[in-house]
Amino acid sequence: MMIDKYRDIGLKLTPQRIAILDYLEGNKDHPSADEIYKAISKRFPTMSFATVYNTLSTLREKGAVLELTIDPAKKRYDPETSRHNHLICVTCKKVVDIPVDFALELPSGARHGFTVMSNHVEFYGLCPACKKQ
Amino acid sequence: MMIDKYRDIGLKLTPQRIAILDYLEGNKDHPSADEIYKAISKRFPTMSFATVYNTLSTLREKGAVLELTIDPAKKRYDPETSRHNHLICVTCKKVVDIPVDFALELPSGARHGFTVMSNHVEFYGLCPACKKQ
DNA sequence: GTACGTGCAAAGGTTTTGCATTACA
DNA sequence: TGTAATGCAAAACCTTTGCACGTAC
Repeated sequence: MMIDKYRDIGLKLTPQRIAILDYLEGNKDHPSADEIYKAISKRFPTMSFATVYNTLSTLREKGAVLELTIDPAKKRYDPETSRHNHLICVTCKKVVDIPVDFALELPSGARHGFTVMSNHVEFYGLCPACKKQ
Repeated sequence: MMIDKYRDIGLKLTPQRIAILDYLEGNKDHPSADEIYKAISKRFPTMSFATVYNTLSTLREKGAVLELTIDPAKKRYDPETSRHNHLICVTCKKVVDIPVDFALELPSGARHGFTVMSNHVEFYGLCPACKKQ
C-alpha cells in the first residue's frame, strides 16, 4: 500500500501524513489541496493547511503523487503516478483517468531544439451530470 | 487583422483594447496577464490591471484568445485560436506552438459517458537555453 | 537527543469585484 | 445621450513562508 511506499522513501510517518496517504490511496477524484484538507480535518481537527501543502510537496518531489495543472483555479493531485491521460468536464471540472497511452511522437521539425521528455493529453467534454442541464 | 475581428464582434474599440490587441497580434510568447499589463503600461501609463483582465475575459468569451492552463503559477494567453498543441520547457516555462493535429480518438469504452468535444496535447521537455545549464 | 514535521499566522502572488468616472458610438 | 469600459482600491483565493513547539526515529 501507499504507506509502505512512503516508508521506503525514508520519510517520517506522522499521523497527519498517514491520514493524507490514506485519503489519497486509490482516490480517483483528483482532489485539490483544499479538498484534502477539508476531508481530513473532519477527523483530525488540528491539521493545518501548511501540513497538507508540505506533505503534498514532499510526495510530489518523491514522485508519489502528480500535481495536475488542469484546473485554472487550483492545483489538483493524482495518486496514480503511472503514465496516463485525462478527460475533463468543461463545466464542473470533474476529471477522470484515461489509461490509454497514445505513444505520440513529435516530428523533429517541430521540436524547436527541445529535448522532449514526456507528454500529457487532455480531452475536454461534458460529463453525464452536466449534459442534463 | 485582429482589430477588425474585434470590431466585427461588435464591441467598443477603446485605446486600451487596441493596445492589448496590438500586443497580442502575432505574439508567440503565450504571455500572462501581468506580462501584457507590464508591456502595455510602458506606453500607456494609466492602464489598469482590471482593464487587462476585463479585456482578456471578453476576448476569451468571444473566442478571440485562448486561456492556457499550462503554467501552475498563472494563466497564459494565446492569440492563436486554431486547433494546435504546445511544447513546454519544464524549467523556464517557455511555451511554443505545435501546429500538428494528432487526430486523437478516445475509445468509447474510455469515455465514461462524456460527450468529448476537443483535446489538447502538452509535450514537456527542456528548451535549448535551459539545456545549457 | 536530534533532525524533521507540525501548527499558527502572516505574507505573497494572481485574479476578481464594486463603484464612481470617463468615453465610445 | 446612453450604454459600456476604465481606473482605483480593496478583497478573495490559492499557496508559501517563518518560527516556535512537538514528535518520530
